[in-house]
Amino acid sequence: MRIAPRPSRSSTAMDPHYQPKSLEPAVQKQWADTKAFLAPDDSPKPKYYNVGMLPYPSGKLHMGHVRNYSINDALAHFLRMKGYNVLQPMGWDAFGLPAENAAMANGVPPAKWTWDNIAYMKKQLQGLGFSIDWTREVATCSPDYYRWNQWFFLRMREKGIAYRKTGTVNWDPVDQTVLANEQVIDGKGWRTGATVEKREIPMWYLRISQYADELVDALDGLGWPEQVKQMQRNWIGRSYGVEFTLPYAPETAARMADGKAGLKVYTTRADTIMGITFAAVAAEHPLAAEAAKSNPALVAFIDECKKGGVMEADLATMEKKGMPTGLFVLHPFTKEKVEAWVGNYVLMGYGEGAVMAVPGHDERDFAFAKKYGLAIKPVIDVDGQAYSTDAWQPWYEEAGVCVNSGKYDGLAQQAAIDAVAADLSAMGLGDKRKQFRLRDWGISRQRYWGTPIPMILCPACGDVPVPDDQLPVVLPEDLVPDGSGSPLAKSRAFYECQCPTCGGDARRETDTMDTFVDSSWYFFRYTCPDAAAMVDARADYWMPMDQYIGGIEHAILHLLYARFWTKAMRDMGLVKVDEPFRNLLTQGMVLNHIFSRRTAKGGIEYFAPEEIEPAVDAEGKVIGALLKSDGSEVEYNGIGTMSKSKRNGVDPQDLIDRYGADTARLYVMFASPPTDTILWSDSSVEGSFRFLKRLWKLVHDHLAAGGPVAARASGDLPKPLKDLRFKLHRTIDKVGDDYGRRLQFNTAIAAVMELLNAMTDAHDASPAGRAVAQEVLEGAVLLLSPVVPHVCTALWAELRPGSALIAQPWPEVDPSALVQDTVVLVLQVNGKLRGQLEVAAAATKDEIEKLALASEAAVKHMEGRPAKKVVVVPGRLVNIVA
RNA sequence: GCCCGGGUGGCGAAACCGGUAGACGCAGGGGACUUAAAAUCCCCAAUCCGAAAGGGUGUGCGGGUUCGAGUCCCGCCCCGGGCACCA
Repeated sequence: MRIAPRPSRSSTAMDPHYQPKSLEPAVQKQWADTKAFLAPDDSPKPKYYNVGMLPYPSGKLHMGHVRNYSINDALAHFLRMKGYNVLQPMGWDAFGLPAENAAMANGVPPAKWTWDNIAYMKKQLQGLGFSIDWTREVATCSPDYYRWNQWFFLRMREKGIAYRKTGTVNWDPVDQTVLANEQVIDGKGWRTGATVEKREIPMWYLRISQYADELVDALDGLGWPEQVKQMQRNWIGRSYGVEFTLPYAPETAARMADGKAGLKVYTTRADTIMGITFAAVAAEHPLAAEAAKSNPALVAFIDECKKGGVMEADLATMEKKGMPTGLFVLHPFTKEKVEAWVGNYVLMGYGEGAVMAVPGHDERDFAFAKKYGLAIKPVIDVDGQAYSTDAWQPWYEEAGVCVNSGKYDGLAQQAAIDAVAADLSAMGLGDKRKQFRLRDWGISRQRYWGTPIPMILCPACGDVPVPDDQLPVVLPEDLVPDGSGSPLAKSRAFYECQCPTCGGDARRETDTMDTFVDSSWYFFRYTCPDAAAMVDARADYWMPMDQYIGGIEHAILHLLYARFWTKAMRDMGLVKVDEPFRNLLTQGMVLNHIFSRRTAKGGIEYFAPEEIEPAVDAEGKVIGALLKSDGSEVEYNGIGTMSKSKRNGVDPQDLIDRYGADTARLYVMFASPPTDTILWSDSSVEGSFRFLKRLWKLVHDHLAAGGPVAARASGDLPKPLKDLRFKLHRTIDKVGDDYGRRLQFNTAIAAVMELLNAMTDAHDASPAGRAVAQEVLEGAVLLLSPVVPHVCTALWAELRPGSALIAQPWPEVDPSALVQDTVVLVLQVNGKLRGQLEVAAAATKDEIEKLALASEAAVKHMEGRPAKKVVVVPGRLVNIVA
């Protein structure tokens, strides 16, 4: 069947011009009519489950999406050609903050905004012609989906995986609302400009720490980039250290009414224990509160510590400040008094809110001690180097041998740690302990547009779960947030309810779930989108996912939460897999310039690059910027990820409208390897379009000169045709390797370009020449079809009338075409390129060495010196050292 | 600050396991075709010296290992991603 529209005046020829505007919709219609990409839930073929991270429906696709799903789609097509039953679904990460922000900006309820965006972006994805099974579409904001978030939350609560405790949030004192980290800029609220404060509120947590060991250990077996596995290992941060108590000094113990014997601390460097010179506690620590009772300056300092947000990056870079409390703990061994300080860098939520300080061997403690004139006591000797308290040296932190440490003197690190732990244990003060950096996952959000947490607070019965038969707790869709607190907490219709246990008046939980909950298991739901339960047996067929593709920015949080959730589902008997994602490809970010300025209120507003006239210095670096509309100055913030909030996304629609989907896809795939970060530029899109036009013309001219050639060339071919077939089959081999193993598409496309260049150079109108040309063109079309499926579908229909591209297998390499008589080696003298050497493919090292030494170039550049050494790398080069 | 990446011509990049640095393409220059333009096709093109042949230099910076380093090691600089409430 022909896809290309045929000009009416010609009866035999294909359209001489490449016309994507009419061609692409026709091909897409054919795919839709034949339900070409619906994946059956059983098949004699091996299954291949291929997913791109689901998009947030922000309004329009951006280039990052095009890149992401073009990679997925190329793999989907390739694996289909390789004989797999491929499932490629799509869905929407439809809850989240931007919908509430949009609602505040223009008064549209988040639900309408979200569903409109989904409809538009779905049309864009369909216009790009991705081979998606749309019958499995999932939107996380639909009650059919999020009811299972609620259902599973209740199961986790029953097993003690979900629990309640307090956590620290950013509080905007003007809007009286909790802010996301993104909404805190330089410690101030983005809309009010008010200084943000830390506030402790009760929240629901998921005990991911219970799975910490398995989450680290199972990384080894995953086909993930080493870099991502390393990030997760570091994030989970399993360490083997010592936990012990620094007992309160007698007068301090008398004042402390916390029922504890002292400060509990954890260290991986117990070998430095004799170097303790002070301790530090968080501002919220009971010890700080006790000390503050009689110390107004300390009260002021504690208040100051509460200023600012909760972001780790801010806490780690801010100036370390502290104040002595006048309260003391005892060194566990020497019984010396050690003063407790309040430190602004110690957080109550982490560990016990207290740390021991060894300024001699910890850089942060060292800086703190220098600042406040505290003692620095070196207790580790590293290779006899001289310690000086004048300035920090990196080796102070290295492992060495104990000195100034009494009975531990002379012990190496591990022996010292073992001895210290044994002694602490004997004294009943502590012991060795495995610890993780990973903290439990707080899922409560004081927001509207998310999954309601299915709990009811009854004055008589306490926390009561919503009974399963009353799920889902439906989120009302008609509310509009105003920026001051959660609309749910203000909606009586939502929160007024009866206690399921006693029937009395009760209040529904108004917090919603973190949207990472939604994205932690959607890939299970794709396999059985209409299941009456959370999942059914179809998940066992499709999972684990064979290939997951998404941005590197998800390397830790999303991927870790999804792994945890999967294990929790497994332990609940819902699924069989231990790990959800067998192979992972993390694509690089698509970056663009960012422009912003402060608003009158002290908040921040962003401008799209097209609204800006940048000022550029002599080297082309952006140094300033003006707003086009009124010429006012805006700030240049450098380059960063395309995002809705920073308004620097690029909508691919212009590109698609102008050149077609295939050109847009070819462009993003050809621009760089998928894992590279790219700075957006459309300056070479024209070249991708030109290549498709050229491909079209090559096929057209070939067919116009005598129609398709049915049979392969046979018998002895002249050298140029033999060489061309060699090139074709080497290209088939390379492209298959690039798609299947390397997941690198730019080099695959370049290889096909080279092949077509070679075909043009070797143009031969003889029957044998036309037969080889037919073979090359068919090969090129098959090789490119995963990337540009529309044009290849049309070209295939011309090259092989009556046959459909979609039914074609991946081309086979003809081994006989790859046989070569001679190879060309590079000739080096003293490592410098001095010539080339053509030798028989079967030549031995000795023969090659003789030929090399006898060659004119070698003789000339050896200048009469004898060869000291000859290095022969078979198939590559000869290097003569003279 | 901590963890993980990256830096190669005017630009995007290639070089996969230590073996010809710059494939392929963009932009550019020259030419063909055309009344002209567009489109298309052909040629040139890292850089410096040279008419050419040829030679020198060159993969962010400084050292090192090696017959040979873009690739490995040590020390820096700059850029990007993540840092637990953006998704």
